[in-house]
Amino acid sequence: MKTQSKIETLPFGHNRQSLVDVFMGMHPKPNVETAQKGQIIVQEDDFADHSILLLEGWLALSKMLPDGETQIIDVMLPGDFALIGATNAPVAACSVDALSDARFIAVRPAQANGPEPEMAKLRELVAGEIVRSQARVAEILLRTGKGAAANRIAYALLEFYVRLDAAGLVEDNRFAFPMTQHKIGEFTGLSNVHVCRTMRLFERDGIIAHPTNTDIVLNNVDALCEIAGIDLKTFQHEILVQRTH
Amino acid sequence: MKTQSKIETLPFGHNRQSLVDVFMGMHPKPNVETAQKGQIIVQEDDFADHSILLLEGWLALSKMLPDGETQIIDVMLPGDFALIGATNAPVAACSVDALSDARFIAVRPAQANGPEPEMAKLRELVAGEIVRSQARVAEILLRTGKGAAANRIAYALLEFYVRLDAAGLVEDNRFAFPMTQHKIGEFTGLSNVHVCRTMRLFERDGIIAHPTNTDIVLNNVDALCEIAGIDLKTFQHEILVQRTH
DNA sequence: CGTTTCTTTGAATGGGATCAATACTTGTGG
DNA sequence: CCACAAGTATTGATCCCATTCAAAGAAACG
Repeated sequence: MKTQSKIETLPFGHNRQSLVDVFMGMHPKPNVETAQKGQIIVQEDDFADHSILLLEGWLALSKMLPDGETQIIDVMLPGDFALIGATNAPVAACSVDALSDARFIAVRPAQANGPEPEMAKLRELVAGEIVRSQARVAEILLRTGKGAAANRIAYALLEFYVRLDAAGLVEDNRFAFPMTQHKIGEFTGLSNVHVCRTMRLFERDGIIAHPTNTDIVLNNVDALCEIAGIDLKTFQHEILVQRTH
Repeated sequence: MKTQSKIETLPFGHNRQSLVDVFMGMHPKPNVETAQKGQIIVQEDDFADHSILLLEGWLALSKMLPDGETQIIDVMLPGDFALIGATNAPVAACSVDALSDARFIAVRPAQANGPEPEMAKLRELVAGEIVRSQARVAEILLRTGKGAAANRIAYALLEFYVRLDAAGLVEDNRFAFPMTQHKIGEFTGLSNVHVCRTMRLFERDGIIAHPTNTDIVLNNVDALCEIAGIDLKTFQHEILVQRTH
């Protein structure tokens, strides 16, 4: 077994749940909506002026070319917040669909723009979430534009690993991974066939493993970082919200 | 000469300057900074908790792979606002560098989070800007992942065209375009060589023209839309802020 | 007016897409 | 519980679009 980077769990991620806490602590309590795996929650180009706060499950934000080719722009994990539309930009740029069964809150524009100090605090958290999601999308774009297949896939796996770990959803470098190779291809800009080839390669090299068909294990995080061209620590600073206090 | 879509200038873009108006109307007046063409304003991974409001010129937000390959994530045009960092996510995900001489304001986190009603109005405008920039980046990612070279370049040209037109910077389908083919390649995820080939092709087909080396003319917007796979009207709704009143 | 940067074009190369065929997995209803 | 269908993963063979390498012209710049 190779030397292993233990992911640094502190001080990142400790306030990841706080947006959920804030919203769930509101009066009246916001309406929790649910979606089944495969369900489309928002359709690209439709009216949308709201945001989404994901409580449970995985959501994909995606766009489609006229010929049907789809690109996943970002994947939302539990605790994530996404600006779908705004009052003066009320058209959804992306479709939102459920990669797994999911529970979420639809946040209306007025619910976060009040003068109260708690609202100001809330906006600070939201701003952090938006910066994070921008950083994620920028990383994906960088790799889709300039990276080789192995680089893109290694990066995607590490992104999920780091984010899920911050949310306490990784155990022994293993996590639930509800994406087919086809979806991974839509996310990384590769064909499902090439995703398969590349992941098999990682598997043969012992870098990753599939103990079950729904779980994945990153056996050699250092090798993945090397392939993805990232420094784990810098990456966490960029991708994860800092603890404020 | 082909049939020509006249770009619909109303009701889009009429409040594009308003963020500038709001900030320039503040007391005390914010500090206007300047940058020369080629200058790096923010370095990727450095500390940054502020935003930028661009008054004049073009800025590029970009990221780099360890091997030096660069991807431009988004291009800021006059009037645009970009969240670079936040209080609890104070690391710049992108470098910011000047594609032309530029004037801008660095906006501190506290400057927009107050309880005053004008601040709430301001935040509404900012939210719209953020949604717009997310939509732009998503479109670029979609094409970088799934589009052919001609599609990507046609899209990039149309994006500049629509945004500059909304800012009143297009005349007779002609606008100033301060990007080298190398930079266009960094934006579209193509090599400078292939950018050249593709644009020469467009030029031979009469779709675009270069009256001078700093200007570009889109002679056949419909053809570009066809190649880019966009519906101009839908695209404007997604990319431009709506007039609120 | 020489130097650097940018554009243009050709030729060879290669990484990933596509096509195709087979296995494996999951879920469904008989 | 099994049979069947639909979706998913795997692997090989072939092809093509964009990259890379190279070299020369054009424009910008001091």
